[in-house]
Amino acid sequence: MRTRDPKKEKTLRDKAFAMIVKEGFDGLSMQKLAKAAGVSPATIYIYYKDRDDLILRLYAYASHRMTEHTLQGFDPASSFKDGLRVQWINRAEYCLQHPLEAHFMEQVRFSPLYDRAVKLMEPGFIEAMRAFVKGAIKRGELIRVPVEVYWSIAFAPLYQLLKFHKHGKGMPATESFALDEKTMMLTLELVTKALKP
Amino acid sequence: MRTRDPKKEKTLRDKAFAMIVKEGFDGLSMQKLAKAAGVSPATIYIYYKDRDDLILRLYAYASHRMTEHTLQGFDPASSFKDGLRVQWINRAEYCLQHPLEAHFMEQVRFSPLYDRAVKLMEPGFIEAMRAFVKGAIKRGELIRVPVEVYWSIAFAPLYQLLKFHKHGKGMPATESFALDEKTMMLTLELVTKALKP
DNA sequence: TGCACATAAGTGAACATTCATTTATGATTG
DNA sequence: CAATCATAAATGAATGTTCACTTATGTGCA
Repeated sequence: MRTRDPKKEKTLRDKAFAMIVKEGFDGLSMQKLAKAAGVSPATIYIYYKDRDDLILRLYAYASHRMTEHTLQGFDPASSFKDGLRVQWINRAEYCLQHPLEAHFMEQVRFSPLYDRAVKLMEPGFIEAMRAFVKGAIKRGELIRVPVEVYWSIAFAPLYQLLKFHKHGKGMPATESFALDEKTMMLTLELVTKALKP
Repeated sequence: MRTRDPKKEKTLRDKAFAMIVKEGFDGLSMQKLAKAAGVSPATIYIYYKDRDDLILRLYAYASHRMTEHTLQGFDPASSFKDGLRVQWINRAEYCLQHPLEAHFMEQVRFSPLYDRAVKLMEPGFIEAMRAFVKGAIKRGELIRVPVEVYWSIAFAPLYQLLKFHKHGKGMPATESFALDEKTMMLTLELVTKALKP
């Protein structure tokens, strides 16, 4: 039996991420992708069932890497302040080191594929997050609010800052914007202040 | 001279919003749109230069309505607490009353058209926001932080809550989620706490 | 060791559709 | 009439996917 070339799979993934981010979902065509990856169109269909399957599997791949990175050095039993800081750093690192993957995931979240994509979230990740929040509340380090309120305040500001950073521009009036550690930690402090009892 | 049918323009807009939100940008085709609006494909090209122009003009339209709604009853000279509350209510109302337009705008923001779309933001809106923040800082009602930090904390959580609401689901573990006034006002209070000196 | 066989990887050309856009022509109204 | 709206029909290019086929590689048997 002929063995599969592992390089092809990676090349296909990389080119697909780049193509989707640069040209949007309508910019991704199987034939263009094949040409970019130096592969026959038919070869793509050996790896992926069809176009939707390709996109969803790319999402699963990125999602997995993202959760893996986010959990690095994170202890669900740690103090709220420490745990949140680790997560901010990890999440920011992932987005800054893999901008294409991160952007791609956001595109999927506003696409019709979203519903199918959410189901790919890893239960272990969700459980770790829940345990962390639950412990922090029990120890009186975190106010008792609905999880959605918590998440909105705890992480949405970080992702907004990263969005500003990615475009190199903040608010329309600002000339240019680049997220540095100082700014990030300042924002984290304010968020922590909001969530502390 | 023959007069243009104003109904056609509105129908085209509405059907385009619906089509893009439901099927994504690759789901929007000029021929499908024409059929949905009960119009010939060529007619679309009377109203819009090409496909990109159509999307950008839709964005300009939605953006205008959004800023208009957001400024309703908003006084840039009002107190920070009051002004922020008015904006939260206005922004939430717009998103809830025009979910298609709101979702469409987010799709554009993660598409390659983003750069061209930002330029359509209205200067008057930006100026009102700046004046509001500046005044609040001067009166000591708001901490002195970069505008991007302010915006991230002041509004990102609201939009995250609306995103949860739209999908009817909050965090993956939650069975279902619906944003009510109480939850929104609770979140607003926490955000205000974070931004107060 | 050598050699056929089985099997999966990989291919280029071709499929019917659909795409965005244009052209030639008619309809409507100032 | 003259100007603009509106259309049906048609354009070539590009789409996702499949097909018949070749190539590579591990296995079983001599």
